[in-house]
Amino acid sequence: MQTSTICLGILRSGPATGYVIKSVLEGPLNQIYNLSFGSIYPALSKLTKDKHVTVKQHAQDKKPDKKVYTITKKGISHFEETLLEESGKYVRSGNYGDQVKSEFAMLLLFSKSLPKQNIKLILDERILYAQQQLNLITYEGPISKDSNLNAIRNSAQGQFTRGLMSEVIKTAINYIEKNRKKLHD
Amino acid sequence: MQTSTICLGILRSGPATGYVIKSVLEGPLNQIYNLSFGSIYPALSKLTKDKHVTVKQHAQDKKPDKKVYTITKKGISHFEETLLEESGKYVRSGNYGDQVKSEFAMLLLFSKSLPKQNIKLILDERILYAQQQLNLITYEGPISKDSNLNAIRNSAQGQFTRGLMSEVIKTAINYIEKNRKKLHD
DNA sequence: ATGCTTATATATCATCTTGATATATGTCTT
DNA sequence: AAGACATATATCAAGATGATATATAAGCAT
Repeated sequence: MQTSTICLGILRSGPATGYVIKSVLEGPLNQIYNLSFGSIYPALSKLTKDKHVTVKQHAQDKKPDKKVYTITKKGISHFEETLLEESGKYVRSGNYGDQVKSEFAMLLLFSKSLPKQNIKLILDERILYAQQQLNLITYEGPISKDSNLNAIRNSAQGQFTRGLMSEVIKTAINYIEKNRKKLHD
Repeated sequence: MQTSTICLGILRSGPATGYVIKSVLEGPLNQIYNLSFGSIYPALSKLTKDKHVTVKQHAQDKKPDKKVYTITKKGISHFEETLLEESGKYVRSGNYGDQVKSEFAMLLLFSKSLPKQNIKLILDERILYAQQQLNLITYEGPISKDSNLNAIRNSAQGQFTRGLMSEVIKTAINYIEKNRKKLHD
């Protein structure tokens, strides 16, 4: 999915800065997608040039200019058309699609070359990490700072997606706990 | 994980061409990692230059030269050191880590902008696709053509990793089937 | 008080990766 | 006999990452 499409999708929930767009992809929506500033900022510039968004610069006394982007009608149309046109190809990609890069799974695949004690530690760490991610995704408490984050997290779509991710992570934790002996005993 | 590390890991199961390395990342080991030729071939060149692998060119009558790469002792040492040194960072990345790019999950997140009929079709297609992937991963029948593929698929590590991936996919299919009405009813 | 870390905010860039394309031949299917 | 698919390497424009730079405020520990 193009970075510009993702920016438009997030801006549909309300105006935001590049920094906020990055934040939305972290927190409760972690485990779905991530983008670096090096791709977000150029995408927002291009969207502005194409009139899919407008930008208001808030010159903040001594702080760097805050650029708040708002999606335009043209941007909304473009977003909806793109999403519909390309939906077929997104079905065959992603978390268990073509573009998977699970460094952790590769590490396990190659773990014959690792001392057994290290394998134990790695699996312990992974379970801890997965539990932290689970907490982050399933967190339902208040988020004060940003309205985009709230809107996306609490929407039916946000709930569905977060539920899917948390079930997947729970399955992985259980699987590792039940089968880990095959790797280090 | 660096492409060169992955190539070394696969070459530990036996000599292979660049084409075979790509094949290993497909088939029963799908859903773990994927690489393009544009990163495999340069990685193999660099590994040759650094004496981590040796290459034998099989000039095949009129077919393009087949370059069979074999890992060296230096390559094995380097591989084992790298894997151990960087194992900590691989725990926090991958399939449900920092580098996730689930275009499918993003599509669902934005699916409010899609006609309901399309959402139904997308979910149907996704379930079909996931079942195909499941068949590919869990396939236990004979693979004649290549020994690397067999070795990796049938190793304890291969079994563990494939089992993890198939449980995750099964969970996702069940979740979608049970909760899909929230997205299109 | 002073220093440390974290959060807010934008921008740039070397290096790496992808996805497409080109080239060439053998084999299998219709 | 034609077309599709598998084997095999190579290149490259376009895009993404991860690091780094810049700047300030707020919180907190010593």
